[in-house]
Amino acid sequence: MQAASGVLTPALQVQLTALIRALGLLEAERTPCGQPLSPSAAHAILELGRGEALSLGDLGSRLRLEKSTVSRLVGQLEARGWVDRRRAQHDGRLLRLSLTEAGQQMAERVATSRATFFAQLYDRIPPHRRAAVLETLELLVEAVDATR
Amino acid sequence: MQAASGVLTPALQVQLTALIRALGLLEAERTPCGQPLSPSAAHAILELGRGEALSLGDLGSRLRLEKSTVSRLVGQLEARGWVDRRRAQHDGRLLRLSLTEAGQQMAERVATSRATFFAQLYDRIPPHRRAAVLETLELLVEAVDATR
DNA sequence: GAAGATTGAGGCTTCAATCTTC
DNA sequence: GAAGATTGAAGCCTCAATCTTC
Repeated sequence: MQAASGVLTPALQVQLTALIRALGLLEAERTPCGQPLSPSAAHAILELGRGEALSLGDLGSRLRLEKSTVSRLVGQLEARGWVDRRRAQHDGRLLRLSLTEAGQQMAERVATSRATFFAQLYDRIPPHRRAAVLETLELLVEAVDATR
Repeated sequence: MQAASGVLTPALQVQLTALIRALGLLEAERTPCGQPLSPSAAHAILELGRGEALSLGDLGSRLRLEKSTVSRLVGQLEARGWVDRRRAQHDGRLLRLSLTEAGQQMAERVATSRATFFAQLYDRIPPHRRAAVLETLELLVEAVDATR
């Protein structure tokens, strides 16, 4: 990736991801990162990679997916050895999801792939328009969310 | 809908739709229009409502969906009495898709619902930012398409 | 009974293979 | 053989119903 991208690339990534989730369009991303993962699996691992242990509901609301979907999704990630799925001690109803060693490595790979993808996208936007694009995407996400 | 929306609303609609299709996110729109149609069915009817008869491939590329998906989709629309599916006279391989009377009425209803939805969205964007939002969407679609 | 998670049923999509017509 | 359309197999998602724990 070119050095041209600069520090605003992460912001584009965040904003576009937010837009996608806001619109409820998560599913169709067609894994642009080139990793052997479904789009939602990539998002889940990325979210879990943030560090804090999440419950199924937490993960679901962040990904904007149904809890049933997330349940099956996590089941696959666990089967692949990337996620650790434990019951919370203080409350037997909640699940305490976290990444395994292998899961964290995958999270890093996904993060890198994503960064590259978004950097390419960013490079294709005229430099003097970039700031406006980011600001505007934020407005859109807000507007879409408000419409619900 | 408020009069405030003005003439730029159609542009927002066009741009956002283009973005959605460009990202390949068609499927998940969750029929925001409130019509008893799946998102892709709504898009298909809208596209067919433009007037010209399309082949399966034409419709597929406009909706950015696989030909197999479109084949089944059109099958449903035909079963519901909205689409007329004929073989082209000059080339027996091609299909000549068009809307029936009922299909055209549905197309109008969908168009109206969509217009309302996008008008609401547009109204939620600060007036002095609207032009920037549209520009952004345009730039994004271009950038995304260029990434493929 | 409420909250959190899981399971069952059905819809939409993609990819691959197949059929038909040129 | 190539182009256009259809069919088969499998993945991901939503909604609804069910099970478990508080």
